[in-house]
Amino acid sequence: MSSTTQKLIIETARQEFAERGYGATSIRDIARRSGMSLSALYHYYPGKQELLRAIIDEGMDEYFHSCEEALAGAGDDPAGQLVALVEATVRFRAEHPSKSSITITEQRSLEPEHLAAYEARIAGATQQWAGIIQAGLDEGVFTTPHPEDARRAVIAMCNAVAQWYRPDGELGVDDLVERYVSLALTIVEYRPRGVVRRPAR
Amino acid sequence: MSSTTQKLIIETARQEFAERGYGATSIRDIARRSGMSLSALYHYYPGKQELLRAIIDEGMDEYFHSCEEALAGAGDDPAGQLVALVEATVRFRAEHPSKSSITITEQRSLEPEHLAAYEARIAGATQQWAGIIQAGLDEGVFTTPHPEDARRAVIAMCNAVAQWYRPDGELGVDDLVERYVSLALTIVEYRPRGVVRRPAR
Amino acid sequence: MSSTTQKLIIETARQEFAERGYGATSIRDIARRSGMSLSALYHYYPGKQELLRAIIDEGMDEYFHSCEEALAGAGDDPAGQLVALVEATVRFRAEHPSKSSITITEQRSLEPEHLAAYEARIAGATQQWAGIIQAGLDEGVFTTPHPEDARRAVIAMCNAVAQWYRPDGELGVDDLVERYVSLALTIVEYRPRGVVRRPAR
Amino acid sequence: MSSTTQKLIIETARQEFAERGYGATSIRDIARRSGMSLSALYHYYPGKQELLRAIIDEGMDEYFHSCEEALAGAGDDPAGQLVALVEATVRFRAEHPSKSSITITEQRSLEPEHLAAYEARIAGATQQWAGIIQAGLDEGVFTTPHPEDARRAVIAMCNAVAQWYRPDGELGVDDLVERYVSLALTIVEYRPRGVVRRPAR
DNA sequence: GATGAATGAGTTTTCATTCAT
DNA sequence: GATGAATGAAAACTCATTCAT
Repeated sequence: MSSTTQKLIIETARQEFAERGYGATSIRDIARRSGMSLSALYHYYPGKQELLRAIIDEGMDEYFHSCEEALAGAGDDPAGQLVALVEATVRFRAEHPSKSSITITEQRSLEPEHLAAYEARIAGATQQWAGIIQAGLDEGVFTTPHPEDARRAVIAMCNAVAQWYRPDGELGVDDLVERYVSLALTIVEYRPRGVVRRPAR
Repeated sequence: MSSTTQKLIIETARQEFAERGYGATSIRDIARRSGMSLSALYHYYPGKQELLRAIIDEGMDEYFHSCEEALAGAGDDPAGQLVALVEATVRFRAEHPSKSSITITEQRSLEPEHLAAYEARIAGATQQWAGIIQAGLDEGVFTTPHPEDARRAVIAMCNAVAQWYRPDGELGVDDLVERYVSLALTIVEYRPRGVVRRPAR
Repeated sequence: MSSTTQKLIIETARQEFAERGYGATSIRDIARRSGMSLSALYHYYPGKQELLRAIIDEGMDEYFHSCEEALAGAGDDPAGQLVALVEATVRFRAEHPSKSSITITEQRSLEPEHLAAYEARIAGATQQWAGIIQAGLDEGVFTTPHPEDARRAVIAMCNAVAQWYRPDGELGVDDLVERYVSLALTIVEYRPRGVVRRPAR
Repeated sequence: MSSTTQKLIIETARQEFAERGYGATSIRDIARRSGMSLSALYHYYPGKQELLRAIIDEGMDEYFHSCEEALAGAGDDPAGQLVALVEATVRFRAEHPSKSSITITEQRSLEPEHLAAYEARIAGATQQWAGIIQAGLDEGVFTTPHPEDARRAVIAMCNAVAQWYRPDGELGVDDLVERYVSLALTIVEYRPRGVVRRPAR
């Protein structure tokens, strides 16, 4: 099983897709940049679309896996769960920008049948975020008047990390995560229990 | 000057680029969908790249123009200015999703010389947001400890509107704007002057 | 309307398809042999399959047209009608061997939707032959005990002409036709009216 | 010698060639449909052309063998010999339609050197039919005025069986043979000896 | 004896663009 | 001012075949 070659192909394709977009990337480019012949590439993957699907699937698997792991260690506390998701998301976006941007941007390039599976997973994740925020509202620890918009804002902000963050900059991932966690809690208007509440204005 | 035809071309190209991406759109598709011959299209635009440039330029002109207008009516107050920018941005993203998504997504498809101009304008806009937030901090009405991240969060959240908002849904644009203004102020941790502060926790 | 070019393409493609078969003919070969560029060919025909369809359609149009014409001049007499069809068929197979062999052989290369139309026309023609033979039986001028097999035999024998007849040989088309007419009447066991019958053996 | 595998390959290739034609069949299709690897297939056959040659050879061997056998049991009587050949041919076409159609249709796909052998065998068979018909003429039992065309007609009609006959239909092979024997005798205008002749009209 | 890997030339088709009219 | 014709390069993908193991 020459999984090394497969990984090389996937990796190269991911970079090309991320840089130029699926539509503008030629499979010849991928072969060339992988240092292999066109036919060799086709020996491992049956086509361009399959390559995209594999990349998106892998990207989603990894991302969702890290979300699950984070949640598993977070307990029942909505705030803790939100923090866990934000941390997992920001970390993933920062550490895997190509995986992230393709997953987010190239959905339109998926053929209908693959798109359906993709959308189902996204919908599941959306439900997860929404459920946590709702739980926080129910428990009174989140006080945002617009939970749906808050959710969208938190996700958009986390996802955007993939587009600007550079790991060789002055800001470390851990610090980045801390800031985004703080921002997310601000957005949902987190008011921890056991703290004296200020009266409503 | 048959500017009607030009507008039709631009409009069609914009939709195709938005739906499939620049790289995946063929100039024949655009001609076909415009109901005109390939040569006619070339009579009005010298090439595909020029079409993209025109679309992005127009999109940016319109967007920045509405930002300027909003700011012009906002006075010196940083909060008011931020509100103005958020309102202009959300409104534009909601009302012109194709213009928005192309401007945001297809920068990579611009050839280097055009890209430079694009990036300069974006940088200018970033400065504008940053300046306003900084002014708010200086005046003490914004209290976010992470102004740069707050700025990115606000912009990301506003931009994302282009991807999900549907004008025929139940939420009107005005309501949408109100919510996003509120969210933005939350993100920058707006504490209006003249209001009794709660003590720091 | 550059119908000259179109005709050249069709003619070339017909020869190639007839010589090598649809599957073994490359569209490059056709372009090369037509003395035009690959793209020029695609300017006139949208693809290989369409080329085949046009060729088969044209071949069938011409053949069926000549059958109709022959029948139109043949009156109500079944024997005369059969003679007319045999003459038209043999003449067409002899004079247009490429058109004939493609129409007969390359049905399998038609895509399902085109195939349906083809089969419908063939079925109609079969009905025509069958109807004439049945009429002859009803009138007592044809006495074959196996009309369906007789029909198949006559058609097969006529069609085969396309495969072996060479117009530059010693046998002229008119003589050829005469022989096949005679053979066909033998096959249906033609016994003209008004002639004293020999008693059954 | 794993002749089972060889037979499987040949059988599969025959079906594919018969369905799509040699030119349109890929050797990968054959391997896939045989349930074996490409390399395994190449282990048994050195190439596509060799496969075709083997199939055609086998088909001709079998067909000619059954012709020889039929003739061997037919004695010196030209009518009996013709009947024997028609029976052998119709039976073979009906029972082995793939073998038949490939042998008939795919001669053009044979490379020149193989083609020569093929044509020699065909020529031999033609001679055989012609010889029998001539003998019948010489003996006065066949009275067709066009022996060559009669021969072609009989062969064409028999060969065509491969294209339409379905063994699961209502007509059994034995009945089919009987009809075609009768038709063939009609075509050569068989007049058995010892029967009182009607006077020429 | 058998196979997965690899290849280079080939396939059909589409691309953005130019040009003669 | 407008268009059909034409093109060469490139697209995605498949071909029959070879070879190292």
